[in-house]
Amino acid sequence: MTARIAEVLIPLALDQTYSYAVPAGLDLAAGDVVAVPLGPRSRIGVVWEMRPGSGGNLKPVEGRIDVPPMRPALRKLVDFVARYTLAPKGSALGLALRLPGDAPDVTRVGVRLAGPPPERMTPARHRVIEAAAGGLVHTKRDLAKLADVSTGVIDGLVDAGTLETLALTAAPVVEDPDPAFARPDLSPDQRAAAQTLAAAVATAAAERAGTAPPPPVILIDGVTGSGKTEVYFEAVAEALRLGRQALILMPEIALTSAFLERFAARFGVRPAAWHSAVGTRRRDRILTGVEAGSVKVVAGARSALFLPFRDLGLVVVDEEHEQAYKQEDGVCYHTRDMAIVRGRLEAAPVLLASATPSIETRVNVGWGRFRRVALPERFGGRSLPSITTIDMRRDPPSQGRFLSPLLLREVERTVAAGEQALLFLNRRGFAPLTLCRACGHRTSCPNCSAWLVEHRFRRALVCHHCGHTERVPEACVACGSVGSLVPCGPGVERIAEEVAQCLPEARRIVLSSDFPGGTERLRTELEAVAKGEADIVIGTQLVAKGHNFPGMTLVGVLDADIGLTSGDPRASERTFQLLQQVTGRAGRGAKPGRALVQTYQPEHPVIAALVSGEAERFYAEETAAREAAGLPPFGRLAALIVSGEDRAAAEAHGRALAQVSEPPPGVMVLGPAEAPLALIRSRYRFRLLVKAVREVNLQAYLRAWLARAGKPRGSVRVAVDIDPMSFL
DNA sequence: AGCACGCCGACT
DNA sequence: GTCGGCGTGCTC
Repeated sequence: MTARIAEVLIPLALDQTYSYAVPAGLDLAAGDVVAVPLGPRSRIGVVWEMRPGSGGNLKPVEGRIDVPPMRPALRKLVDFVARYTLAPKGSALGLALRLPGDAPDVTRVGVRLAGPPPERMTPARHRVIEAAAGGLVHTKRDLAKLADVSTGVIDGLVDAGTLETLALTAAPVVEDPDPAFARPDLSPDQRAAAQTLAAAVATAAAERAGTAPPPPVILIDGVTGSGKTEVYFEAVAEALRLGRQALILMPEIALTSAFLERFAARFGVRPAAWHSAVGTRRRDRILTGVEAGSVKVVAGARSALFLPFRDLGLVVVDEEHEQAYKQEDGVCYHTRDMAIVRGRLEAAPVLLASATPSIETRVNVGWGRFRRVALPERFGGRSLPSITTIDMRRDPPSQGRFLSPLLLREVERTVAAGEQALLFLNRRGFAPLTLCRACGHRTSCPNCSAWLVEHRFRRALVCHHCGHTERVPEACVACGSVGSLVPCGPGVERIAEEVAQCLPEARRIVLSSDFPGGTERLRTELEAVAKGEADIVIGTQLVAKGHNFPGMTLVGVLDADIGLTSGDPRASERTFQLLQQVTGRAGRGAKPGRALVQTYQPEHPVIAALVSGEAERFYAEETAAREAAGLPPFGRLAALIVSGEDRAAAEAHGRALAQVSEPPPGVMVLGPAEAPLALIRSRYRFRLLVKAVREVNLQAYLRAWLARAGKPRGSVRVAVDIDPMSFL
């Protein structure tokens, strides 16, 4: 037998595999999970490749870990993610290598009658033997309960040989979803869409073995309330009928029990939910089930993308446009894009669902890489809310107020009719700025120079960038004047105060991400609101997403202009999506809805498109504007190359490198005059970007490239907007 | 990730 | 004179 060398990838920030000798008698293959010595310790790694050779003076592999090997598709995904994000391979492996923890084994212990009665009989023992009569297998706990004794008695009988133990197969972590459980009642549009999706699933399943064309990526572009979920459930049903697994990816906040219940209503049982709040024990069981193929459907947040599916037949990316899909620390990747890669590697169609698809997805549809299935109408004959603007220059609120009289009147009418109103303001806290009337000083964060936001409920000034918190001072820190500090501008807390003054009878609730009591309480509050336990919701963007409020007929957008001037290249797109989502909250129940949008610039393209409903035109214009501005085309990694933390040096470097005619592959060099420089306007964000770059290892990549290209090295720093669009 | 080596501030 | 900060580098 030829001696062989194992190339082992270790889930650390290492970009190479390490070579190990394979001891005699150990038969290893690519994908095997092994323990290897690394420095002074032993590490778990994955055999990435086997190659012939004599181990020589290499350290030997310590041994194989008894877990299923990593499948080729998942290994290829790891390779791809590393290459695409310029992350070290080992870091990418870290996303995919999940070993069941050392939680106690999940097999329950069963006992049954197997021997003669014990020499010492007691009443308790007698009851146990009676209960166990018939030879049935019971779990320890059940039998103890049945006989009304403690489990200690059972243990005693096991020791005496009267009972024997045997391993019971654990109850499955989830029951099998039944594709025939409840056939949905679909509209003709929905049915046609569902058939298209199901056909794609079936075709991909039939062709997976051959050298078929890659499975399709299909955008389900449906207005809010059009029943996208019900439609893609039919694709899930098809995957189930074919015996394949399905993965539904969604932003963490959307993984509510409401969603899981909707799934259960269609398939009879909840899917396996995979997110950060799932306990380790349950995670282990889901992991094993996914690997064995017994868990058929996983609904999960982005980390679920790397689960070791045995036969993945469908990937759904719900709310495809969501920013939460971007992983920004560690390996920086976009879950949607990597889901597309995984779909291709697994021969599984990928469905992207959104009411407000991202620009890159639209472009990909336009280029013919993705297919598109449209659901242009709300389900059940419901109409989309009417959207009108309130020009704040013509109908301003009274002094010191933020609600236009027009909006206030509508809110009042809504509440009087027993319906719900949502006031949307994407700003947490009471006031975004605190100003000293005496000297003009603005309270700002000592760490990052952003303004401190007053949180009146908490009686604190908070930096929304770094989290710095301080007490609201009595006197101005600059001039010492007492009582001169005035809040400027509104946050949701301040709006709540205004609502309390204007409509004191109405039940109101403020919902923002800093809701006291954390995510759990927030979820219960959201459900309470959905049941109608509030008249007026004052909320930040978290109310724009996911949740369904059937009684909500009015949405008031308080400051539609927020975010339009942020300097972020995606500002317009994001604002448009956010406003479309939030106005779409209105009229999802029996009664039609309307939305009023307060703005100082009703003629702004974003606002105009929102009101006219001409989303397509807006996206086309936005795409063209980006191209004209030299912003990265979709399919590239954009990099802004700067040096050090000093702005002037950064710009000089940027200028120099912008003249380089051949940027390294995959990297687009942008000059300092171009828009992304706005990203480094504040020190804080700049640091973040530098951090991001260190993590994607772009710096090392560029350094190597500079050396090869014979360019001066300098101290190269790189800032990137990691937004790699699919280049498939 | 750990754990080493290595070069500059406050202390027995 | 040392202890200790964390910056850079290495692990087959």
